[in-house]
Amino acid sequence: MKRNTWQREAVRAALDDAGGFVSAQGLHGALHASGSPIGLATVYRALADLAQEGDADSLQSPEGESLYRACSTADHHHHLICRNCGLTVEIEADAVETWARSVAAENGFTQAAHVVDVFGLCAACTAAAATLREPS
Amino acid sequence: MKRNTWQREAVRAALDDAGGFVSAQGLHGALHASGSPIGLATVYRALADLAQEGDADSLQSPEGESLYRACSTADHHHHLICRNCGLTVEIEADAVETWARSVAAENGFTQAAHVVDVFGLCAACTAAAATLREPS
DNA sequence: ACGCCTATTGATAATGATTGTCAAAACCAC
DNA sequence: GTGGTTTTGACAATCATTATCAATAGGCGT
Repeated sequence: MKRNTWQREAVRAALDDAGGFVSAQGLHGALHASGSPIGLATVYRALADLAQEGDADSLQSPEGESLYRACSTADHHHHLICRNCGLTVEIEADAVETWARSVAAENGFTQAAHVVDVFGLCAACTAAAATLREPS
Repeated sequence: MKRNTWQREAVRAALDDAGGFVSAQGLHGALHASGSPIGLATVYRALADLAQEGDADSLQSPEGESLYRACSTADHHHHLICRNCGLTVEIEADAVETWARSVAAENGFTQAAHVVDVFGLCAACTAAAATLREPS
């Protein structure tokens, strides 16, 4: 049986609040900062649960951390993430969905899940980087 | 200056030998098993170098490990990976390449890199899973 | 071939994220 | 309220990866 605890709600709320992708550690930090005495292990468990139920997205950052994001609807979408400032843009990818499914099918694969995320530098960070690199 | 050491060659060779994706730890283990006294840290360094030079692919497994794979040509491609047995199929994804670039551009992002990998169950594992699930 | 300088190695410690443990506390049905 | 069970949380354990740093070995000039 699954019980309703304020901790789980707190994690869900914090995730909504964050807006973009957050690491488990980051979420725990944020919760502590707002006075919640929630435990770190609990945050991990809650996030794992949310991800399993489809209430949260999870992906691996290039640095190997697990990042989570609120996902009110359980629908499937992908992300464009600034590797410098973390800005996240949701992107639709019907073309990719279809492509992934057909490629999987062609090779006899079933239950195809796919990881499709684009990392780059957003406009602001691109400008900032140019400033840093060209000030000769 | 970059020097030629037998260790680097050994890692490159072991990577070729592996055929599919291997974890750094796994490679180190394999090397040790074949009698090489190479150090773990060195394997990590060699893999990082190979990846940076485009001689190896790297991706994050769903479990958070970094996996590496030999990649003779430095060209860009993606993978279809069986989440049960680890079977890896290389897939071409020109469509996705173009899509990723254009999506990034539309949002003002530059230096777009993308993570596109499809996980699923290969034909064999699908059959095996069916056997496990339906033996009523 | 010799030697010097520096890049590389490797044993180990350090780090950092994540997971396991287990007694205490909280939740829900009755 | 009570009971039985789930969940929590502090802490230890684990795991991959990275840093440290003295010792080694590669490569260039001679």
